[in-house]
Amino acid sequence: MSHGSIERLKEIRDTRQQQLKDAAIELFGMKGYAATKISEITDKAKLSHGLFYHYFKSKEDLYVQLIHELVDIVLDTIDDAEQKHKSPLKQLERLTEVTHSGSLRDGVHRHILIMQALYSDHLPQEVKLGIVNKYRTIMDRIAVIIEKGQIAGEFIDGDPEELAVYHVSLVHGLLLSNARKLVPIDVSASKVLRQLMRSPEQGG
Amino acid sequence: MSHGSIERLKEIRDTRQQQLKDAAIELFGMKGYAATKISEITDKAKLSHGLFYHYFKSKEDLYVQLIHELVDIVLDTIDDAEQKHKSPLKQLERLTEVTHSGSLRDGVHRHILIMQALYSDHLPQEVKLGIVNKYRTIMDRIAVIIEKGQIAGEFIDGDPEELAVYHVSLVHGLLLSNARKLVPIDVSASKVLRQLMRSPEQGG
DNA sequence: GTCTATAAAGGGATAGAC
DNA sequence: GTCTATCCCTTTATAGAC
Repeated sequence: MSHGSIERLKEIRDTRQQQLKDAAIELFGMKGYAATKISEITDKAKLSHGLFYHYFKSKEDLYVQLIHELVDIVLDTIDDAEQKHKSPLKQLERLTEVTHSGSLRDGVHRHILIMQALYSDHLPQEVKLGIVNKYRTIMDRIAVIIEKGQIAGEFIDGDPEELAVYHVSLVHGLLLSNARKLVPIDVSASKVLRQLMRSPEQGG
Repeated sequence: MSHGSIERLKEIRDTRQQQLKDAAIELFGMKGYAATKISEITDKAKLSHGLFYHYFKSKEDLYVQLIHELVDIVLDTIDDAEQKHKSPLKQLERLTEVTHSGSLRDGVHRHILIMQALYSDHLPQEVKLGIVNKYRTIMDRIAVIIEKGQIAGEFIDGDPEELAVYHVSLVHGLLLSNARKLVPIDVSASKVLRQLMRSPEQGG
């Protein structure tokens, strides 16, 4: 077998896996893990039902891969925000913007997915624990940013970890609300951060 | 058949239905509709699997009944808050407190349930529409309270409907966060309402 | 009204041809 | 690598005895 054809095969493999992942992100995010059928994933990806199992061991296998990818992307995004900005306020602004925009590929559905993963109980103990630990890391890092912002006088006083929960809860609640598309609004970072600000912000 | 025995039968019927509903609220709330099995509901209610169908036509039948009950309870709670308090701020405070406390029976799980119902798509078009309309009513009424609070000088300026979305998103996000029990916090109404307040509130 | 046993349906996973 | 057909287990729903 020639070198070129091996690369071509790998290319197909990556493409197919990504097709299935993309379809699954949206479906898992919209309907939840249990309610999503393999056939729906393959339909959306325009592949046959059987082919799914050529690329993933099982439905759970795909799910776990997706969750870990997402959490890592969020952590990378925090890295990015911390590198790009010095001000804690601007760091959280950037994080909020990226989360709600499409620039984080399928950002919304992926965030909903991780909420679901943390929330439900169909995953093996060990797998769940790994995700929970990474999630705790995310919360810790946001709390640290908030604490620095308090020292810098940008944010209100209060337990940084508790404020981090309020902040993340709002972000996630807005993602859900907008995904539902019942009362769609344009989410702006400055409005999301109102509850952390020392002086009331009204701008958009 | 005597009059007394008819009433006794009805009593049993109501009790059994409530047992099943109570079990279902928690399970649907924790695991979602699709992931919850009839056998899990009957196990939790300490009844046999078959008996479920003596009291409900189907899994979906029970689900729809629950959702409608919840939405009506929320609307009643808004009525209650408006009657008990004149200040829009105090009205929202009461609504927030009741939502997060146990005084609204199974309040947390019920709220999560309605979020799920709005969000997913396994319900017949007509049923879904009824729920969506009631939800819109809830959002409208909260927006009206916020608007009155703006006039009274209690809340910040801005589109009342948009502020209502931010408020409800935070409430729902916190419910989810606490239900998950990863980073449990004591939710206080004054902290939830920070993002609506004209002057920053720090108290708990 | 309550239970156990069973039918019927749905969907995850596999086999094997192309 | 891709597809169709099929297996098989799980779960919803029903039947019928007590």
